[in-house]
Amino acid sequence: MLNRAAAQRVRTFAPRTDIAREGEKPKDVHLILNGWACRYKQLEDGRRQIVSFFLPGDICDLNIFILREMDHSIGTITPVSIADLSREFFDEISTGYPRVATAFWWETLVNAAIQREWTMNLGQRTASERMAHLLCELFFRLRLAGLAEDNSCSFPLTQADLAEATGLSKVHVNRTLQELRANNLIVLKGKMLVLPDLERLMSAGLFNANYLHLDREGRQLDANE
Amino acid sequence: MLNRAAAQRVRTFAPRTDIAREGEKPKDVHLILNGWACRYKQLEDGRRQIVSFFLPGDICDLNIFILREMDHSIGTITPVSIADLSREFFDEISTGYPRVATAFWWETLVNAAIQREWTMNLGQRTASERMAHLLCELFFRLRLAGLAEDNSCSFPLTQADLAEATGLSKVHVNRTLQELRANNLIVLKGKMLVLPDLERLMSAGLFNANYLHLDREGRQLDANE
DNA sequence: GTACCATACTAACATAAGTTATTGAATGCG
DNA sequence: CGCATTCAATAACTTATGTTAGTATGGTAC
Repeated sequence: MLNRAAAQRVRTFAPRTDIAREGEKPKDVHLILNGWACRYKQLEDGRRQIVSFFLPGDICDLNIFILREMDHSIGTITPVSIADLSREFFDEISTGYPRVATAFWWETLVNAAIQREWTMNLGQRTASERMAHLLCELFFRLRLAGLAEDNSCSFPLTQADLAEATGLSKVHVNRTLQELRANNLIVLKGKMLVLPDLERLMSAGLFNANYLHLDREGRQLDANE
Repeated sequence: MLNRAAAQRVRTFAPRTDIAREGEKPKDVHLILNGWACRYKQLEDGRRQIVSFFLPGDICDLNIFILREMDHSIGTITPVSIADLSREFFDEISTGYPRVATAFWWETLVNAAIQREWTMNLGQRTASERMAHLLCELFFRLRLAGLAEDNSCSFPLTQADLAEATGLSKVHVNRTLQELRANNLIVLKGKMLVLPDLERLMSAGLFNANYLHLDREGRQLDANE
């Protein structure tokens, strides 16, 4: 499946550019092959909120073409390459391969669960809990994608990105990271994140991985499918 | 379709009770026939966040049974009656009626869009913007469901509910509502909400209805389908 | 009607987080 | 290599929102 996907149109984007913009008619489903991207929304006065991150292997909004226009934008963090999956390709795959269709639903439901957890994160957690939680989530997801070492991962987000994702100011993000550092919960330097004690970071962020549904009953695809 | 749904098992719940709980195995899809409910998440220390509201006609988490366990709870606000749609009923419907399947996708995508907007709401909007935005959203959705008059609707949420949905304290919710009242943006008394000037409330909340996708290209069901 | 409970409201005070501004350290570019 | 730009760090100060605690109001059960 993934091979066939890769055989579709592949495009690459520079860092800090838009893959799709709010207001556009959504045409394809995007599969992230490489790099980090994010979904964000913007208010008229410029306030910006990152509402989710895309890591390699993630699919943006299945069946999005059912909607008339995009209600958010998708932008890159690092250089990114994506495969565009057309509506036709997509329909064909999902009717022809029921297990693939199930896997698509799984992806959709997990994305929704992540979005709910973000709502919780912004609504209830304090700044440092919120930051710890976000770092845990990204680390777990990277690990699942095979992109993390034992206790570290590459980490291309700037403090400004973290501010837009957590709803905090840049200054407060800095303060919060200092605090996590002072407690030996993170080592973050030069696009590299080390988590010396994941357990403690998880409890600092009141992080419970259940919402990521890592068991993935419906996620039985292998690369040849 | 809706008739057949109603022919499934129907249950009623008292106000302020749980329909489903975090940790349970999700068995059915729930269709709200009557009343208001909400989805919420809770931290170990008791902090609670309402992550979405369900109004009559809403469906909770299509295909949720693909996941192994619930990552959130569903509770009632008012008395509620629901139809439980079994996995089998659901599969049968969606394979037999492609337009229904499309409508299901539409529902799923709009719910995701609403969840993203909530993330934006909590992350970027001030208390009064946030409150104004939430009131606009509920009013638009009620109107779509045929449950609003010209500029008013029944409104069973307490200030405590609003606090849990907006991530504000109860006291600040009260202050915020006073402010909206003082600006003649709302009249809220005894379970009834009046919006004397929807346009102004919308701009106070930086509300743009695009994320609700009211055009609903994929939402062509009528009651007989 | 009285008692009770949930909800709404108010006030005084505490604090987490935002703002503005400056500096220093990396990083990339011509 | 030097310059420019982005990013990170810090400081001083402001403000939005939270906390605690109490009073008022309104519905409803007996």
